Amino acid sequence: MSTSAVTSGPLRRVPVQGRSVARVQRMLDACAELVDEVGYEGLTTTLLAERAEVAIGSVYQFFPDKRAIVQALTLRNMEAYLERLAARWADASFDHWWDGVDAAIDEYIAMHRTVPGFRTLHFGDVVDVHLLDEERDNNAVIAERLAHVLVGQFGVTDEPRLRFALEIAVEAADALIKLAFRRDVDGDAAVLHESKTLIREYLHRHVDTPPS
Amino acid sequence: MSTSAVTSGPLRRVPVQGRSVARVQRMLDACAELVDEVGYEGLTTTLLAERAEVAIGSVYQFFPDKRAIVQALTLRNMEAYLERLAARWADASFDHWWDGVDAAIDEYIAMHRTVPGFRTLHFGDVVDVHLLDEERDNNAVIAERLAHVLVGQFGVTDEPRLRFALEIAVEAADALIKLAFRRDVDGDAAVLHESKTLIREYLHRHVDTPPS
DNA sequence: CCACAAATATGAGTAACATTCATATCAGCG
DNA sequence: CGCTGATATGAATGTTACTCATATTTGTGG
Repeated sequence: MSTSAVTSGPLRRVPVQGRSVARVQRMLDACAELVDEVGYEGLTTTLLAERAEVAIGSVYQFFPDKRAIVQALTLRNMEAYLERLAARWADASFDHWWDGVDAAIDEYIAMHRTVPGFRTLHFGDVVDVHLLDEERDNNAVIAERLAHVLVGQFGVTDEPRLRFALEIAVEAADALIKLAFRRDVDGDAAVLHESKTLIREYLHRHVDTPPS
Repeated sequence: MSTSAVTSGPLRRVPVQGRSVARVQRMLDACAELVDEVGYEGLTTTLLAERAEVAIGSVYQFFPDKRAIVQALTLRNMEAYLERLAARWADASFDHWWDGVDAAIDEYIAMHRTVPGFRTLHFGDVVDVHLLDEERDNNAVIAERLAHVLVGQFGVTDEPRLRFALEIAVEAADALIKLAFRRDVDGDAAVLHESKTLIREYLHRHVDTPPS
């Protein structure tokens, strides 16, 4: 989604008092609800202000434009994902590297089902794929974290090859999971299963674990 | 593979005289240029009218709204793709079923490079994924055509399993090729190569050819 | 408890944009 | 040539994103 950088930074002004912090959260919550209800195209600023029970001017106190609101929401979702994933990885220590990848996929699926706005915005393909990092796509950042964990926890040989394979895998998995949720509100089970199979078999050919 | 059937879709009124047919084409051409230049979000109706050297009213003679213009362009691109693909399949008779799939991928890549607007709109993920068929995604339609050819020309066993695998494969390939063109204007060669490998290896496990 | 400044909240007002419609022009046909 | 439907036009209208002058609240030092 090549959106020529016309406007949209992150926040116009950072909320410092408690009330305004809560207010910005309410705006993001309203944004999430509405985006699921009417889609990104159907979202209007007045609708958002009404749902958040906020004057339209308050929105523009903190956000430079409409796009930035959706970006901020996407960013919040991505950070929540990374946190949850880190928690999962910290909790259970996996027997095989695949279990780590499997957890990443499962968490992504879970958030599609439970987090408002997630099924519509995913990881930013609607608004901007460069939220976490200037240089790389959001998916590339996810891939990098995965690579880091695979190397650290499972002693996978770290080579450029591994990171490349993971970027490919993440991109494919992302697309297939989106397909599953386009087909079925809860995620088409057959598609989800097949996605995992495809990714697992692909990675098996590119991830080398040293003999333990 | 005739193109006449679909024309009634997004059009408010079908152009009957020669001049208006050419005019609608000019609008679509202008739309393609602009979408590549300023992105879908940056596209405005006045910009489009100026570029097409047409009064704004003329646009609305045929298109109900802005979205319909982009839809019509995407549809034109998809039909061009299907026609080119049919031509390829008709010309060379392939030794192996993979050559057919390979041709489909290559043509998709070629159009990304040569057809204005294609690298931005792809097969409609920006506007609508249900242009060719009410029920199914655009990619599902492509998958069906592929299945039809594989069964007809190569005697691949037709089973629901095959079509399902192709839908998965098309979706994944689509996402990976988009990634390649996000990374590099001409399509990142390494990503494109890896995409083909992934798809080929995946399909090898799901496409059965009877002994000839 | 009282200034006083900084932060925040407000919504009528402005600008940009999508879309309409009354009217003018053109193509084809008898 | 005159008539009819198709096409072209752009000022006018409605909708939406966004601004700004002003009011209110919060925190802080005296």
